[in-house]
Amino acid sequence: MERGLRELKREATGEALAHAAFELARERGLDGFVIDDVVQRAGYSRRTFANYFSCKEEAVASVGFAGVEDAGALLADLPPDLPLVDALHTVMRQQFATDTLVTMRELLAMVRRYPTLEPYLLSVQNRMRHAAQDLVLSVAGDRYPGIYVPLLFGAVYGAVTAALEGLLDVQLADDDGDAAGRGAMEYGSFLDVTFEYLRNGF
Amino acid sequence: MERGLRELKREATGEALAHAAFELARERGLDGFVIDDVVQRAGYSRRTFANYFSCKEEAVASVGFAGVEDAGALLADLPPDLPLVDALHTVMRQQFATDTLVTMRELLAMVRRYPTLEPYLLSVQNRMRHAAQDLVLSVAGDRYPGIYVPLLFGAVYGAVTAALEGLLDVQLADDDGDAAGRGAMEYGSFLDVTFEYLRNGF
DNA sequence: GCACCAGTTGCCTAGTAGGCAAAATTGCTC
DNA sequence: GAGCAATTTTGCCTACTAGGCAACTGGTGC
Repeated sequence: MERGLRELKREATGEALAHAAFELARERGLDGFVIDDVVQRAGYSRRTFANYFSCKEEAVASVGFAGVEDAGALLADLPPDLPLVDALHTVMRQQFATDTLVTMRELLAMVRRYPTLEPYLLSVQNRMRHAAQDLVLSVAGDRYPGIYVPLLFGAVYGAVTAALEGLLDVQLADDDGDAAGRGAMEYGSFLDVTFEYLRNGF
Repeated sequence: MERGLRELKREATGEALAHAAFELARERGLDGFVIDDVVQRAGYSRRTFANYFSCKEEAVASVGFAGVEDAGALLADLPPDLPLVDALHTVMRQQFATDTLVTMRELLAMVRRYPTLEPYLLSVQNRMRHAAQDLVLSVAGDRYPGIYVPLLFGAVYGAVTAALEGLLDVQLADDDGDAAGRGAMEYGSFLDVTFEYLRNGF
């Protein structure tokens, strides 16, 4: 997949910048820092930042892009005759146990406070959907009718997004009860309900 | 719904600016104009533009927000015992016959050429989903289990988006055959396929 | 008519986007 | 390991943008 040290390093640069931006956003809020602060923390020049991201919002949101390769590995381990919906359900159940979800939850909460972040987070989610979809298409695209896989991924993406939003609403409503713990418990069942509808129809 | 002339005028201002931005983007491409050009064409000051939109991309994408009130009216005319999935199918079928869809198609095509537009178009689509969803929730929210309506709207939104993307890919692939005419015909059947999966499960 | 309030505008400044070319870094080949 | 080519990083520069503030304008309700 990678072509060499150079690509790895390029990737690392982007991640370092994104990570610095995300941390600053957590510490000071999205309006509490400027790009100069980000590059200073990450140890790069402002001009380099511009080579990777068009604004700080894009950098912050980009940390939400994660877990696609892991998902691919998980998917490959499943029996090949398992229906795709069920395979996705299984994979997402496992993925939701990682801190990929924690980061995403944090980003979703951040979007509430800073709406300018929303477009960029949506873009990240959309790119993840495409990446996951392409992964499946490249491995087993010929096993399904042409439009099936995109439709499924679209529906899963939309429904799961809606479920997460709804859950976040609930969590933010009872503010600062031990929301994280309770939420972690409920993610699984929300996911199950979501996939039940997707599997059996609305 | 409106409170008076002032609100109407405010709305008109935003639409005038958005319309001017959209036209300029069509004529010169997204990188062929600046905010000053927009406000000059619309007859407002640059400062006023900033009160409505944070950048030209946001203004251009905002013209894609349309048809929600019409959808609400259509929805109200349907028999109240029609299952919600089928009601949505019917409404979207009718909506897809309007030029709301033409504008959206144009915006989607524009996104391919100018990726910086993507986040803002996604944001618009997301807001439309919420608006439609809230509309249904306010009218008939108590007729469905708590998470059902958001999940359905999420799934519909995601699947329809994926279908449109796929269709646009096809249309752009056979570039400039009479894609518009053929596409218009196929939108309906793509929608039917999409809703068949949503209705009966994947 | 009068007080009020939302929308519009100009002014202003810190912040941003992105072209260009020089410098540094790495991958590849011998 | 030494040199060449490709790519990345960087500084410099300039047009452009975001958004606070204060003044002004025009609907709105009494």
